[in-house]
Amino acid sequence: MENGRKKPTLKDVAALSGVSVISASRVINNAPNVSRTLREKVEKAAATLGYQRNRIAGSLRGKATELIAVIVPSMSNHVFPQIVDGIDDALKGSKLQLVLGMTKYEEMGEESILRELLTWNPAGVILSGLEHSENTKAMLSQFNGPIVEVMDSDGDAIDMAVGVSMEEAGKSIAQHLVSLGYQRIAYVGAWGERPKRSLKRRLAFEAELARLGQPILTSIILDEQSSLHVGASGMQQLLERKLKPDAVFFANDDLALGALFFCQSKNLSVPTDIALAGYNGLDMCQLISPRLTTIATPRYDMGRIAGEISRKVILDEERPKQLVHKLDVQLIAGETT
Amino acid sequence: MENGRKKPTLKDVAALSGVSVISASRVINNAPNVSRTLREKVEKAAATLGYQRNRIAGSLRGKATELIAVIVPSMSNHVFPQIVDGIDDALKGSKLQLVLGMTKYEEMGEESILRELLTWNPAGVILSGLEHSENTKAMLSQFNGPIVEVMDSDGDAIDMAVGVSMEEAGKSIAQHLVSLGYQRIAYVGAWGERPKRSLKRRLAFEAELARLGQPILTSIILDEQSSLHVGASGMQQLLERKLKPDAVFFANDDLALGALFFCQSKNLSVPTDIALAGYNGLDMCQLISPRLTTIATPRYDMGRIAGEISRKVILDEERPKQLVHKLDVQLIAGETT
DNA sequence: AGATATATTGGTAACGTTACCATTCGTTAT
DNA sequence: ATAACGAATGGTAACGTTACCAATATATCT
Repeated sequence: MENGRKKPTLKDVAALSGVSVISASRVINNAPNVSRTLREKVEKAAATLGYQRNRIAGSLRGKATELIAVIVPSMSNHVFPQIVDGIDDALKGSKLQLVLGMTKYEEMGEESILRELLTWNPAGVILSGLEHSENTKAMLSQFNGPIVEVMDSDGDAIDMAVGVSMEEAGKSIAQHLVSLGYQRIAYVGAWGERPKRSLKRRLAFEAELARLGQPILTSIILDEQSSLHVGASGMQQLLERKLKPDAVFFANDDLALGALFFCQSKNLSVPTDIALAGYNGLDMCQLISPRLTTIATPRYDMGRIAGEISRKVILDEERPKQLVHKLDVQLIAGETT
Repeated sequence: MENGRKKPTLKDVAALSGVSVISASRVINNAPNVSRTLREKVEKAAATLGYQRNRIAGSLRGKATELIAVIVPSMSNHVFPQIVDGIDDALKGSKLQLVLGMTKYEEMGEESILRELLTWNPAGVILSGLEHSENTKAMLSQFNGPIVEVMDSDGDAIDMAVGVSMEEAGKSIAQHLVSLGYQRIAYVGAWGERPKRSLKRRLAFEAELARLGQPILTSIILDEQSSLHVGASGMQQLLERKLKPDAVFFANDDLALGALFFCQSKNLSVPTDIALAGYNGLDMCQLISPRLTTIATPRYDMGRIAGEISRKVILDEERPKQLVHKLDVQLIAGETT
């Protein structure tokens, strides 16, 4: 901290070792055709000076930076951290580094974060969902490098996408609930349904219910961020209705868990009095009792694959054949339905 | 994507608007003393060309980058995502942007990630814990800019720190368990106790137990990463002993929850047959039944304060008076003890 | 009016690195 | 022996921006 002398540069290393700057650069970058003696001289000087390369300067001269811009809504849930974890694992060992931006689910969030992150001239961009503002799309269309959209596979990618089908997910949970004989089925969402993929999932859910002759009883979209508390509050709202539902599908497991705990605290029996289903398939939902019915999504893998795709395109110049990489969701029939 | 023409630069903007490059720069940076006409000309040209500033170039010439390097162990738990969330919130609105690296709890992880991140010439560094390798410390001592260590407040900061006292935490849970009359108290940790702060907490816990005349029965340190499953497996190991514990303190809530679910699945009554306590105070632990006894840590706030400190030092040139910012932990006496 | 301050604009150099081209020197092929 | 080649090294310019200083225009003061 706060020490006066400034960082040694390649020039200093070159001067100390008595070679040219460019030769020093070759050693630092493990370029071919460098003699052993040169290498040793430079490495010794670099060690003596405590030289650290400055990639800012390097990436100004070279074409690309080695930064990957990742834009996610938030870290306050269980989904995106795992995606980021997957991306990072895929990038490990390469020179690529993650720059992270969060939109906090704000309307203009993605757009302004993207604008910020693009000023760092990243080599690739990873963002979530397939729906974006016009300005976001415009900025991305100017962007040279891989753009990977994670989460959703229902639609066209700007460049490439890795995700699961929201429609299949909504449909399969509808079929599950109807097949078990539930007749007054409700839905609870959060975040004001700003991530459009949850809207897609709900619409598919409602459409399938209607097709099966059990149209949705009601859908409540809460404006707050998803949490156990909000799930409980959604549940409470439903229970205050005259015509109470006998099954509820929640936009995610956090909401469903909150509802489950709420029901337990009110001595309601799940699923006898009311059935509950979630979305995501968080680990813990299979350890509690009753085990939550939910849809497992491959969060870590979506991140990992998005990272791998980016890495391949940037470093190996190899583009995947399929632009939309669809992964499978899996209905986990637990004990809450 | 992949469109041939290269990005417009300030030079292009200047040429189109008929002013000098430096004047265009002034407009883009909202510098003072720029006439309205000049501003309008440049802004129009910038909009026409779709100009995006290149901060890589800017931060090469200028002194600082406006990147904050954040190094955390992993995103696969509930602790660090919340810290990152806090940091990001504190940085919102400023020009500072987060570059994220993860060590995956590997021995040399922090060191190599830091080396990587420093090549981006960040304006500040945020990392976790107060224990670091010699090389890490050496690199940081060369670093010009705020260094904030989060999580732990027991010890000396390299530069500044925001955290809670591991010793207080270990001590208070020991007192809690002994005061309730437990006599065969055990401990379960994970990650091979690589984050040294968990070791500190355990040692304080064991020391306090000894002081109170109830020395620890056994401490099991598992090598795997913390998870519900690992907690269950630790619990299982303890139950296979001849002398079974009557209370167990876990290194975190994930482990404790896993153990709780495991006990429930074995029809053991908690806390009658066995008492359980965790560490972190995750939301959901207070919603399940029985509510978990745990120690609440201000995760989001640690991140937020670390972010605010960094921001202040970097942008306002104002250093906080206290170098180690200690936040309070809170024992939550739940129903599992 | 002349002097002085202030607002506005421009020119040049530099940040630290790497791409590109040039040079030297030894080695192999003819 | 000469040509042709490749390995090893060096020189120069450039990446896009901003710091610094200089120059001009305009406003204010005595």
